[in-house]
Amino acid sequence: MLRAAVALADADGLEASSMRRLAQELGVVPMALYKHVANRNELLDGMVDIVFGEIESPPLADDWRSAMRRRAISAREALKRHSWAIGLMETRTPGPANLRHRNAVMGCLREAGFSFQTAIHAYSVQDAYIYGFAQQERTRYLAEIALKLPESGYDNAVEFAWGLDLILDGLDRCLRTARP
Amino acid sequence: MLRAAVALADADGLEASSMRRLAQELGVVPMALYKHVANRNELLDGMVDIVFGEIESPPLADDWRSAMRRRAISAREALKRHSWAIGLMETRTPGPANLRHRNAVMGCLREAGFSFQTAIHAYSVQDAYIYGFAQQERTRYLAEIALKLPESGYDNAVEFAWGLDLILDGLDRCLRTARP
DNA sequence: GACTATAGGTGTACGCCGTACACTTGTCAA
DNA sequence: TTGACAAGTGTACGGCGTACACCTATAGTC
Repeated sequence: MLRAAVALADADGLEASSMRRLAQELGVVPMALYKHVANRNELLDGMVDIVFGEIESPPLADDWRSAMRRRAISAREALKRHSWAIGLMETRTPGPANLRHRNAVMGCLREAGFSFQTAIHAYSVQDAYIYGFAQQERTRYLAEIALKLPESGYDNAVEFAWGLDLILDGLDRCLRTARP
Repeated sequence: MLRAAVALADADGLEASSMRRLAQELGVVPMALYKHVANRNELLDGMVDIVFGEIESPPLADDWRSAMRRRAISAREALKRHSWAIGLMETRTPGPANLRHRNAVMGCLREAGFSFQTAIHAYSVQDAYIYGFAQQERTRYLAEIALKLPESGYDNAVEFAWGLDLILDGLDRCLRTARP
């Protein structure tokens, strides 16, 4: 059922995946859904957690920088596949996949030598960038900025990596110099 | 009318500022609103542009780094005042204040010596961070991360500035070394 | 002063939405 | 055979955006 909801939202947008529409898609009456989910909010929670499950979690033992890089890129890709989730990832009450992911990231950063406080900062700045970028990407096509860029080889993945590396460089420097 | 809509959304959230509720607030019948606005989307566009108007635009002649810093901080504050706008700033079709702001930022960056391409990158990474951070901030209170931090002097403004300066440092370095 | 165009407000109605509540049905354990 | 229980059904309510036809007061022209 969550799978169906995600597929529907992928195909026709979030507002199309209404309880009624989803029920119809499943060949069932709307109220039947409420036997599996308390309400629409809980449905959204479940859908968002599916997306979280698609993001690659950083392994503990790995070199932190490339682990973080892979995680960020996989997050962007997941959000590109499910762009309806972009506004929701940080708003919904976190599900199991979300918590597992958070633990993995924090673990990886602590392991790498970041202090608890700095790891929080590092996590925060990365996620802010990832989610903010995904949000931008959804709309960039109509901004006049984009109009002159495609022919000059503009690529969202490259743009994303540019900012990501800038941030990771900063974090790396901050780790080496033990900046607070 | 836009003013009233913004006030209503500030007070009771975006979903509370429905056409019907807004009309009621203005002592008028719902359909009366449609004499001033084509539909709800256009209303949202107007509301978002009001928020854009509250963000400090960087002056052309100023030192770019502090100008960008002030702009970012004022943007975060505007989004804190109008947190309903967070998901919308980049999704709506841009209004006059939005365009004016964009021009000011690009002008300031070009003036500072960034190439066109790099200015795009710089703009993109900053905005992604600003909007992404604002989005996080809306929810951070329920994340378990926050639970242990308030007593240890945690402050969202400080957190924001930490990441912002990390990014600005990166941009500054990139400007000095003429990195592509 | 009479006439009319127009901006703004009104009332009704339609089809969506989420969901409360009471009901049926199919399955399986005791 | 019985009874509990998970899953599906049907009806109904209040809220939403908004299409469409109507009214009314003001302002400009002759």
